[in-house]
Formats: sequence, structure tokens, C-alpha cells
Amino acid sequence: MSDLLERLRDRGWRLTAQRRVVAEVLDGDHVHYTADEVHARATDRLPEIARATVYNTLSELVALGEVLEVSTDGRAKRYDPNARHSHQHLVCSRCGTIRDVHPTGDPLTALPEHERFGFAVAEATVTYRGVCPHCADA
Amino acid sequence: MSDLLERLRDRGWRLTAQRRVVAEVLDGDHVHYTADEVHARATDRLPEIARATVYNTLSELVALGEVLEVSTDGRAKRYDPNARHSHQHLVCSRCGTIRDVHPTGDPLTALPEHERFGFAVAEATVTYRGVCPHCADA
DNA sequence: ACCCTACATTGGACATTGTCTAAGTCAAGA
DNA sequence: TCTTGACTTAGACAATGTCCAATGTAGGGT
Repeated sequence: MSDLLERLRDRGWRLTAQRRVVAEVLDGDHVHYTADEVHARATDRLPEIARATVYNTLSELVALGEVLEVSTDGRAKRYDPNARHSHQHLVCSRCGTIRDVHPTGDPLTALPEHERFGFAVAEATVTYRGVCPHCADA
Repeated sequence: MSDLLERLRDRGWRLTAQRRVVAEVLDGDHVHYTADEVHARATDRLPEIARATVYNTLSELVALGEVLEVSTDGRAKRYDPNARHSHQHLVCSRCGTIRDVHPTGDPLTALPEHERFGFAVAEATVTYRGVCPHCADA
């Protein structure tokens, strides 16, 4: 993620202070912030950044394939900067904590041809749910 | 689904016209309506049913395990009456159409112990995405 | 180094989806 | 039939996301 800004500039992205800050907030693995969480953290570094700019920038990063959009609970979408390594998610059914996980095999192969109904199936996302160790104690 | 109302009455559910209508709308397999779609269809049969009642009734049906809540796109949740047979979903990435599908094997077994991070993993939901035949033509 | 200008940002209104509450209504048991 | 606690209602409110016109600015051209 550290050379993200260079990759984006190479693709003709105009580099503004706002975009830099959003990218910095998402830097680091295993982060799954909502748009408003990104906005709150961005505001720490650039106090007047607008909510709409955060939404715009996140959408662009998703469109460029640099960030994944994850919606595990029907509430706010979360943004996952770990887009370069295929993975799935494990979600705590109590507190909502998310971890990246790596199941074995390719889930696409589990869907037989006669269950595809003529769709050009391109992707399979798996969400595992269970109680995390922290919530199990409480 | 046809004996749903009897099962619910056996569990002490108070049977009102509103609840009956919501259950009737969800009757039939392979239906994946949003709450507002359920409300629109319920209104055809019972013009003054309130939106809140539809939301309440759907939540109760989910809590009772009679209906599944599905959120495939971060937009409105959809309600799936096919809760009695385990299945997954295939979603068109253009038009959002949803089909029930039955992959082979159990996706839970694909998550090794060392990838569970101490979670008591209880469930795995898989969403397949691709372009449906209808959208491929257009 | 300084302009241009196309693209980005801003703030706030608006849209969608879902939740809550207080007051009125009714299903079902006695 | 009466009673009562559960159900329904309407509308305000909350959370999340989108849109727009006005303003600002990054980066190329000179």
C-alpha cells in the first residue's frame, strides 16, 4: 500500500491533499473502516476535508481496484485496502470485528455448471461468522 | 411455507391480518424482496398496512428462523423465505437478480483451524457474482 | 515562474433505508 | 362478551449515502 500514491499518479490520478490523507488512513493491513470512520481519521490530519470527498475518493479507489468494498452486515460498507491478496472475511456475530482469512481451495469450483443458470460466474465471496474469543469471555 | 401460519400460531404468535398478508407475500420459493417491496405488495391486499408493521413482522420472521435476511449489495436487505433448505446465492453484477444455488461440499471445512483465530465459527455464507444471461444479451 | 483550465473539493440539501414512540386497536382466552 | 396485553399506526427521527452549483487548485503549457 505504501506505493499506492505512485501507482495512482501513473494512472493519471490528480494528487490532492485530500486524496493523500484518505490513502494514508487506509494504509496498513487488516483495517476495515466505514466511510465515516475514514472521514473521522482523515479529519485529524486535514480538519476541513468534506464528507463527500471521502465518499468520492473511496469510490474511486474501489473502481481502480486498489480497495475492496465489504458489506458484512447490511449497515455501513467497510473499505479493505488488502485488495492485492485474495482473501475472505471472518466476522464476529456479537461485536462485528472483521478478520481477513484464507480458506483452502477456490470456492468457485464448488458451484457445478448446472447450478450456474447461464450466468458468467466471475467471483465468489465467503463470509464466515462466529463468536470471537473476546466476546466468548464476556 | 404454506403451513407457516400454523407453525407460528403453535409458537404463540398472535395472528393478525397484517402478519397474514406479509406471510402470504413471502409465500413461494425463489423470492427475494426488499422490505419496501414486501410493503408494496402487502398494500395491494391490505391498503392501510404500515411500513413499521412490515419491518416488525419481517424481523420477527427472521428471529423465528422462518425467513433469511440477505444483504448482497450494501443496499436494502432482502428477505428469503427459503430458510428450510440450506443454500447460497448467485447475484447478477449488472441487474442484481438473485438465484438460490446449491454448491457442493460444506464451505466451513475450507477454513483451517489456524485461520479461525479462536472464533467459534458457526456459519459460512457464499455469494457468487457474475453476469446473468439476460444482461449478457443487452 | 506564472497562467489556464479541466478536474477536484466543499457544504448543504436531498434520498434511501431502517428504527422508535405514544396513542389507538384488536385477537384470543376467561 | 369482556378484558387485557400484545399489535398496529403515523410520523418523527437516525444512519448512511448521493447530488449539485459554487469555489478552489494541480499540473501542463509557455
